[in-house]
Amino acid sequence: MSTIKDVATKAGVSRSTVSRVLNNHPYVDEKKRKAVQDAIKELGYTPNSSAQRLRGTETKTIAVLVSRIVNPFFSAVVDAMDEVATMHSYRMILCNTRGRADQELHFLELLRTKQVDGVILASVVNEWETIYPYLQYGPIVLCNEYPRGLHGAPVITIDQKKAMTTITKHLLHKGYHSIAYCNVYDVNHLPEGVRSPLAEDRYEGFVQAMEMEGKVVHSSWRFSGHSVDDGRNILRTILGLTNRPDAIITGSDEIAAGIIAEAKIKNVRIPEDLAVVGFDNQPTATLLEPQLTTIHQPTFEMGKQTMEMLLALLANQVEQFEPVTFLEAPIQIRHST
Amino acid sequence: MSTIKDVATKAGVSRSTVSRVLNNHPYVDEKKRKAVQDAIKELGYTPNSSAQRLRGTETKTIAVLVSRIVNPFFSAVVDAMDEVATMHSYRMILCNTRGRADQELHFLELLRTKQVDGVILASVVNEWETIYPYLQYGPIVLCNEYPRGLHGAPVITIDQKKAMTTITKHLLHKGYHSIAYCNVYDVNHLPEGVRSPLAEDRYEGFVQAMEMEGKVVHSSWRFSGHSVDDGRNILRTILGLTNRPDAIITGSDEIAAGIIAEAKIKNVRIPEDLAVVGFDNQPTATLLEPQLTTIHQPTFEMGKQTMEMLLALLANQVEQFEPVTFLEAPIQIRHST
DNA sequence: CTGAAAGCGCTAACAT
DNA sequence: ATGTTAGCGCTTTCAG
Repeated sequence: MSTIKDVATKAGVSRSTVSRVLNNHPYVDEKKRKAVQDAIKELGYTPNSSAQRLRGTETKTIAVLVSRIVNPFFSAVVDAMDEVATMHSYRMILCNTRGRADQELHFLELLRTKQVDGVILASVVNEWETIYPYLQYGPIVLCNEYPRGLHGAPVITIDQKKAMTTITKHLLHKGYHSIAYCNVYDVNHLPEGVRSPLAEDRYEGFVQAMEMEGKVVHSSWRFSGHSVDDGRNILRTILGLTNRPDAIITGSDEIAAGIIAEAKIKNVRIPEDLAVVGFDNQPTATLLEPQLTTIHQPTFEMGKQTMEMLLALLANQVEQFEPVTFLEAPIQIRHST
Repeated sequence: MSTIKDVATKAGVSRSTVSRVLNNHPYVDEKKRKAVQDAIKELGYTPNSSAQRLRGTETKTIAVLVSRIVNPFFSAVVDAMDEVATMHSYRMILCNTRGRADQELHFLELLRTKQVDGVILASVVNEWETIYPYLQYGPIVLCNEYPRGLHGAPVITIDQKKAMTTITKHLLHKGYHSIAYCNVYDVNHLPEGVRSPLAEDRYEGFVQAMEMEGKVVHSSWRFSGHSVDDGRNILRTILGLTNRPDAIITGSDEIAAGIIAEAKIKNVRIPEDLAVVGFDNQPTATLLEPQLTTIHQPTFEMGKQTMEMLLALLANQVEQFEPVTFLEAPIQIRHST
């Protein structure tokens, strides 16, 4: 494996000159520059980035933390981020936290130890006061999820509460009035005492819309989950209830898909017997039968803007940023409501 | 940010002793060890891994290359790999190549520059002779896809040809005889002259089964694609044909889902007017209506065994490996055929 | 415009 | 059992 020394020898110059060519410094004789470039090509030389890092330059690497890459929402967001990062010749390392606080911290260490230039948190489980200190080592941008008390770092997300209020009202105005609610949690139950502000905000939007219309929120109609199987189970539970809801709002299209799939087996008609609302507008939403009414999350924009914000921060191009950016999240009314 | 020197000073020992404690060497006085550990804790010290790498020790990091993380097949495989890696306290960096040969090579450089200990290729676009030289820098394990002429590195996959033969025969025996075929390609068309052995093997299995039963393979019934939209387009194309097939075998559930969704719009009955076969058995397969007949890919096992193989190679626990491991890929007959 | 030299933080002989 | 020393490959003053 060739080093900068080999290139220097081959090109008949010093290591410094090679370094200058590498880093596009001005004031390098054209002939020497050419000689160096030829040597680099011939040797198939690539700078050892561990050495570059050690020397204190940037790593051109971003860490992206998600709780669960198999969630189509996350893979879509990550895909958009990757596109932007690649375009700016940044590399992206994907960290699957599985919703574990220790894993999250573990990956944040990458920033402290200068293995990455910046971090994107697409899901958060630790308290902000735990994460905040890492800001001194480099920029952090949040995407989608956010902790309470967030400050010092921007977040790109949607207005969760508003989205839920809108969809709840839609249901109410369509004549449904016994509405069940399924909260979303990811992978693991959150650690004792820690709650997801995102989920809380959504629920608050739901409750507010219900109360505004004088409707009661039944505690026995409150569920939680994140997977298709969770959805299936929820439908079965509902069927066991003496007092059944006529609609259910869920925290993800996956849960909704499970409910719909199980409903077919149990001969429950959607939306006549039970209206179903999803969240995310995943690719699956239009493939289901009936097609799913859901809230569209602008995954591409979300990933793109988040990565762009981080890169801008890295380039010191940001004087002052909006603490919160809300992207539009229109409701998609289809045939499940 | 504190360094090993700070720790040494604080603990009143030399840097070597700190290093020894860090790396669990024997022969360290218990008192000093304790002093060092205390100093580490007080200073909140973490070794700078760029320095460690430069020095040539392991990185505890694996690079995983996939062409398209939004493909549920890949995210499932990656998820399984991540689980195994985490369990062995390895970190995983995800490289989304988008089917680009230069990106693939770029990420392979991580191995050469000692930024990762090993590489997993879940998709391959470069020729094996291009990739082969990287083996000298560390182990490479292939998963799912494979280049022609592969040697020196193990691959965990399924018997593509056999899977296609089996499913084609199923269709034939069920009475379908005008079978269209949709090849799978990922993200980009492959570079000129480069073909996907995986896709070729699948097609070969299809053709062989057809010919064995004396059926003709129509060239106008050959399509290719990878997305839901590709599937939609294919259905439209088929409807424009004067001589229509009565069944279609596709290279992924996503394509199949697109065909089914579009069929509904066009009032084409599945499977009466057109039988549809997918590939992968993605979570969506059972959510579609009709539920999709497909080939089950053991994503979890595939990811798990691939990562385990790589870790075993890294631990020098492997004398000699099976060049090819075929995992079972049973056909899932549901209602679309 | 270019080279010599110092040093980033760490580990592994080599001495003791 | 522990310290001293020599680099790993690179960038960046500092002189020329």
